[in-house]
Amino acid sequence: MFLPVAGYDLKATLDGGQAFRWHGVDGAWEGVVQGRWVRLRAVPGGLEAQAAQAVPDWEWLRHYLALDEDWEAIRATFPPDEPMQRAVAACPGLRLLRQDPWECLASFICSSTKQVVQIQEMVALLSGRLGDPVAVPPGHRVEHAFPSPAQVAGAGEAFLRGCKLGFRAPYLLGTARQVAGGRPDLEALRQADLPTAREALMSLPGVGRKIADCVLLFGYGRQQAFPVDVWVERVLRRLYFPRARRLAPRRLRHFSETHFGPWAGYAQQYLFHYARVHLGRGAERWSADSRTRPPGSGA
DNA sequence: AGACAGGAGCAGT
DNA sequence: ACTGCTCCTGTC
Repeated sequence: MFLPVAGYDLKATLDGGQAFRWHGVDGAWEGVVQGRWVRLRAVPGGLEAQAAQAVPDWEWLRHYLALDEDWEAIRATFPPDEPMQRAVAACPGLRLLRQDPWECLASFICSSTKQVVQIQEMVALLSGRLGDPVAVPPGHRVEHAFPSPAQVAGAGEAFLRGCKLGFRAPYLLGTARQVAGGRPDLEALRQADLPTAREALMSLPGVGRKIADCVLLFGYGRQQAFPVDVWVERVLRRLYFPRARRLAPRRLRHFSETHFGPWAGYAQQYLFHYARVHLGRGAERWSADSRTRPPGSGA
């Protein structure tokens, strides 16, 4: 199936730390979306999608990939300052996915103090051992859907530790039990206002402000959510407050909530991606110094 | 070898 | 409200 879209960066979008079930195979990307195996490949003018079975309607995939969004209009709402424009220019094909809230919630509980590859491993183990098998092309290795809240809740803490969750195991187990029991009702949160939804998520074990905001942004499409992790904090400090010696978390949060406009969540993802690619841990030196700009800044 | 990685939760101030 | 410590585990 051909899906027309301009300038969609599959790697940055699928492998950039917002989703954890995609892997690159021979220049294509394979993953499982809502229990459906799919392979994506960039082709001139858009994307080529392949499923394991006949698909009468591809709307679920268009929705997941957010192909209906007017990217140029979104980009036009970003603040015209140099850091933001630089972050966009560094990776203009990056998009925000519309993921399942539960999968998103469970995945980001796993994410704390872990690197992307390790989160991918935990999610793969959880899926392979607890999720339902899904249809795959002939000869392809078996794949599994992401496990339901009930499936995770039915596993013991030791089992989850066996999936390499470590101290996150009791967090995920507790959250799965609550969600499986219907409180909070993750579907009902779609209708809730942002503070209410955030509060409900943060009431779950293993879910603080940062993970709640990730779920609100990646799972619920709430563009006012602006998750501040170590990377985003790093990029905000270095690009927007290079001279501030100390910067209160409260002030940083206020800035993030007011500076980036109606599509702040999108802006956050661009800054995050920029930080991960261009701001290594050792890059303490440059910032206000124009001679030591990061690569790709054109100076 | 020790520090650290896309944090949360807790106690102490 | 902020700081500092602990919680698994692999990696550099």
